[in-house]
Amino acid sequence: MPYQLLKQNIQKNIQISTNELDEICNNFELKIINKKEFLLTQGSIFNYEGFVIEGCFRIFTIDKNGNENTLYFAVKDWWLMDIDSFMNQSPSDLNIQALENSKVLLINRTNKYSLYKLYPIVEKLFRIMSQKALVAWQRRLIRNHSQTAKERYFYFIKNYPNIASKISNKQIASYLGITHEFLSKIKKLPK
Amino acid sequence: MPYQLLKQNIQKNIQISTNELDEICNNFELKIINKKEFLLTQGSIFNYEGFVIEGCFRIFTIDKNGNENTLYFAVKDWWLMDIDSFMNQSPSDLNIQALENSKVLLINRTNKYSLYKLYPIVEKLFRIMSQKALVAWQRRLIRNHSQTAKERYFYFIKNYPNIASKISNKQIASYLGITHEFLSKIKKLPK
DNA sequence: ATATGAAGTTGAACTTGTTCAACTATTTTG
DNA sequence: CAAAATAGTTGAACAAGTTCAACTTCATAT
Repeated sequence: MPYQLLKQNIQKNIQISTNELDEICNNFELKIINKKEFLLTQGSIFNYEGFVIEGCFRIFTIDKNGNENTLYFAVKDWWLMDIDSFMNQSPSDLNIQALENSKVLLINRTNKYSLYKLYPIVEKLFRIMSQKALVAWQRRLIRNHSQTAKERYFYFIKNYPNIASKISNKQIASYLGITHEFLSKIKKLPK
Repeated sequence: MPYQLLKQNIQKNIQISTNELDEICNNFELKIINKKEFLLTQGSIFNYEGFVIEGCFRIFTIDKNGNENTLYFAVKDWWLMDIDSFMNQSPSDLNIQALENSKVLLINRTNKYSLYKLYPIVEKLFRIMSQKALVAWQRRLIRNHSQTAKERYFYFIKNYPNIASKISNKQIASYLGITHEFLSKIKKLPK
């Protein structure tokens, strides 16, 4: 029953009747993305929003110097979105790639907007989700400014052990904003 | 007419009847905050959300080493919030200080939540505002990772000239995540 | 099972940014 | 207006993080 996790996730944010919850979830469909496959590549429009059921995704951009910059990782119980592309129908700056064979529940743009119309509580849900995410991004930026790379690394593996265990050091480095060589050196230092 | 700017700001995000717009704006009241005064200090709960009409605010935290870290500046037409404190009634990590004599429209928590109940469109409004802010924070983090301090400095003064002109270099430095001494050196280098 | 490629390690030289201290310029306050 | 506080500048020594290159280890595909 792949919808169970999605339902729980929604209920963490809002109070909602079982009926409405079912109606909402019916708009999502299961998609399997195999390891290394892309759900989205930079330059195209992402007309979906996703909720990860299983596996792991990396959301990253490639800048003009060809450097990869990881925004975040999404494992079970995380959402996958490109708000800018979805909202404004603009070509995405992001790549979303599966790091393992993964399962994701996707909702397309048309259905999402009809949910907003039919169920005002969906506005509340995404209002709350976005505000929580915003707080997390603000905190991450502060950590980037106030902590050294070493501190950020240990913060990451301590707070996201289930993510850290799935991904390579190279990818952790690109999330932390440092080179993988330097991460390698950090790990050798006395803690 | 201090509500004019707020109304325009709201209308940039949603379509709304003049009636509803008036009803919503009536929940805000004008407050004057003089230069150097705090609208919020770290440790207390911020039971308001604000919209700046005039002047300039700095939103910052002080970390355990005593270093100031500026999240952002808010001038005319910007919002002032501490989502975490407001949502969860938790002591704030943030300070909000006026850098000039300023005017701000404030809505208190009770009124805000009754607006959410009475006018579902307010959920939409803040959903959209939060999502736009989220995109901006993601982009800022990417810039922090992919650009040097010098590039970030010139990005800032180019993209926020109206803010840059109001604030000291010390404060710009704390926004960029560098020391003010280094900013001073950056400005001397050939562009 | 082996070859290929990607991920991880290490070192040396380098660049970016910090720290501290001394000084100058600008604001603020009485 | 004068005094005091705050903001900005500069230099020298230092620390944090990068680059490049060579090497090792691990994973993947055939």
